[in-house]
Parts: sequence; C-alpha cells; structure tokens
Amino acid sequence: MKDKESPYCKCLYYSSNALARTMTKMAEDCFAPASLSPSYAFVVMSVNKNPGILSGELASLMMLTPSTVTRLLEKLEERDLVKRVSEGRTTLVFPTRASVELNDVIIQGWQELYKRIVAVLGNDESEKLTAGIYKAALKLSEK
Amino acid sequence: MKDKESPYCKCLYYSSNALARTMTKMAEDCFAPASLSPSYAFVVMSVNKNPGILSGELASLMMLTPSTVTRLLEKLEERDLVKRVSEGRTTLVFPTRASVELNDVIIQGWQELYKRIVAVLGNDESEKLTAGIYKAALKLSEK
DNA sequence: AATATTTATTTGTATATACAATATTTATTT
DNA sequence: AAATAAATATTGTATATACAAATAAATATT
Repeated sequence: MKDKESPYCKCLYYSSNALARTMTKMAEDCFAPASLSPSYAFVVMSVNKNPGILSGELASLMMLTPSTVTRLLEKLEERDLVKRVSEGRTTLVFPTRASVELNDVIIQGWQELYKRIVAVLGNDESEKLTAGIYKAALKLSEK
Repeated sequence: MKDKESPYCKCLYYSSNALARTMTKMAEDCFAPASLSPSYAFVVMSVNKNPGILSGELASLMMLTPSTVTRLLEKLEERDLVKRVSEGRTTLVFPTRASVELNDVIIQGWQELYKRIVAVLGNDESEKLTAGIYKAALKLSEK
C-alpha cells in the first residue's frame, strides 16, 4: 500500500459510489437548515413545484424505485410536509402550508451546495462532470 | 412533467447518486457468481492481494468509514472469507483457503463489469468519466 | 511513574434504499 | 359481461452505510 491512489480508481462502480457518498455528506450539511436530508428535500421541492404530482412520477424524476418514494412520502407525511391523496390506483402528492413555508430554506440549501461544489471543482469542470455523469446514468440504466 | 430530463440533472449530488445506484445494481449482477455484493467482493480482492492488511487501510483504500469496514469484515468472517487477527490496537486481515479459491471468480466478475460498462459508454468515454469522477471524489472529500 | 492525549477498532443505533410479494384499480381480450 | 392482463402503489423484509459513543492500546506530557 505505498500508492496514494486506490487500485480501484479505474472502476466506475467504485468511483461513482465514492463520489456519491461524499456528495451526500455535503448535501446533508447544506440541507441541514431545513432539517431534511437531501432526498426528502428533493421530494418537497418537486411537490411544491408540481402540486398533485404522482408518486410514480416522483420515482422516475428522482431515479428511485416506487417503494423508496413511498417510504420517503410516509415520513414526510408524518412531518406534515406533504399530503397524499389516493385516486384510483394512483396517488397524488400535494404540498402543505408547512412545506411551502420551508421552500425558500430548501432552495437556499441547494444553492449553497452548488456553491461549495463550484468552490472545489470550478464552474466549468463541475458542469461538465455533472453532465457527463447524468448522461452515463441515463444510458446505463437503460441497461 | 413534459421534460424527459429531470430538473435536477444539473446537480452533482443527484447525478452522482443516480449513477452510483445504477452501477451498484450492475456490479451486484456481475459479482453474483461469487455470491458477494460488490463491497464484499472488493474487500476479498484487497485482502487476497494484501494479506495482513489493516482494517483501517481497507477503509481508506475503499473510501469507507472504519465502522463500515468492520461490518463488512464481520459478515465475511462469518462466511469464512477472511480471518481477523488483533494485534495491539490494530486488526490485521488475512485471506482464507475459501477466499483464495474464490478469487478468480471475483476477478472475472470485475472484468465482466468493466466489459458491460464499456459496451454502453465506449472505452474512451468510460475511462475519462471514471478518472474525472475519481479525481472529484478525492478533491471533494478533502473538503 | 502517572496521567493525559491520540490512534485504531468496534458497538449501538439510525437511515436510505431496494426487491419480492401483495393489493387495488384500470385496460384488454375473449 | 367475464376473465385475464397490465399498471400503480404499498408492505414486509433485507442491506449497505454512517455517526456517535465506547473500548483498548500506544504515545506524549507532566
């Protein structure tokens, strides 16, 4: 183990997970003022922006499985940050007074996150990397 | 929600997590012949290559927290795929007969993973992306 | 030498995520 | 119209990961 670099640094599984963990930690920090972890913050933002969005739409928007979204919504509903309304086989999700009030804090957290990333990677590098990662995620998830 | 693209695609937290989930699923599939999930496979490979490696060295090698590595080692020891030996305040980790025998299957899984990634992204794109992600992960985790 | 500090690891507990199985509702086919 | 299939969401259960606290050992300080 003399090398500073991991022998796995050539592996996309390894690297992408390492980056995701780091980013998650940073995002948790940035959304802390809203007392929400990142995924919850994203759900609240999406619902605020799109009242009545379906649970399944949230799942594909966030690239999460339906069951994961259900779990997120459960917790958010407990905290009165969303309201679920069953309609046939679908579930519509609505903002609440509290979630609307929280929206600015969440957006500020999001901006703070962006700022911190750019501070480390630079604007250009950051944008390019993000775009590349997003495209790859799309392609690879199509299998 | 007319857009195909998520409004979050510009966010590195979002994109990197999406990619990590996809990659994890793919890696799970590739390591399935060894009956190991990816992180466990990486630990076994590292220990086989580096008998007597410290628990903490594994942690920094894999960019995981020490506690996470302890948990991985617990499970692997139950399955007789590593042996832990306490020495002072450190813990040395050794391969077992079974883990050595499994090594080829694991490496094949790893190669299969690489092949699948390249099949989707192409060789060049894949290498560049991985390198970029790894560098970013390093920089960002230094905070 | 005795005490305090630092280092390495392990536990207790919590969380985000997913898969497989199960409703429930809508659409399709016979 | 009845039967079958497809779509949507929810549950039961499992897993990887981390944080904070606890332990234990090595080092430094008084």
